[in-house]
Amino acid sequence: MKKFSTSFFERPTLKVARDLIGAELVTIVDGVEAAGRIVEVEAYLGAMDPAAHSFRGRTVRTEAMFRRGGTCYVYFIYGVHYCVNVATRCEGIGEAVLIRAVEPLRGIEAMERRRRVKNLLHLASGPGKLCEALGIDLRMYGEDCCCSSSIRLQPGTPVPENSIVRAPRIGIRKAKDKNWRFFLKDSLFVSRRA
DNA sequence: TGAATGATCACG
DNA sequence: GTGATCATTCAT
Repeated sequence: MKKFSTSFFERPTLKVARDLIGAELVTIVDGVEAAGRIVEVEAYLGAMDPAAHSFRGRTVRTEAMFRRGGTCYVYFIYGVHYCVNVATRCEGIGEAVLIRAVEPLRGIEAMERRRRVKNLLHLASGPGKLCEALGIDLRMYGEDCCCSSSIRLQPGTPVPENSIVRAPRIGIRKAKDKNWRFFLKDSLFVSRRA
């Protein structure tokens, strides 16, 4: 099986974000594999990005965001949902890519069970939804997405450069002007459709 | 449009 | 300790 090495994630964050479109996010929870093709992500650029959790420096919660590229950063939001990121660049920087939506590929039964929804379009079309579908929670915090036994990122079928759209990030109050969201053009599985 | 629901962080 | 805030989702 193809896989990314740490050096893939230790590149500039916007390049990693763009290159993760089309990649696969895979989890193995309770012995069950589930996988989706990434169709939407957002970059969070640490010390230069007021919207990033890492903006004010390393804390207990955000510590994984500061580890080396490829480290999994999971957080709990609104008292309801988990969201999953992968750290980028080198140890100590604090930048990451938020996975915002995936197209279900394998383990769809497990996803439907966890989500209590059957429509593929609603299964993982949002950062909270995809974590619920794939069984992602704080157990994955700090895991290495290159080689973890519970959560992995790996290359998928290549996506043409001109099918990747760059746009403003969603759901944030600060730094709304930055075009740091990337999504697969015409995908039905993104978090919001025009 | 607003409720749900809890951890985090700044402040003092 | 307290209170505002939050990279969301779903039903109304």
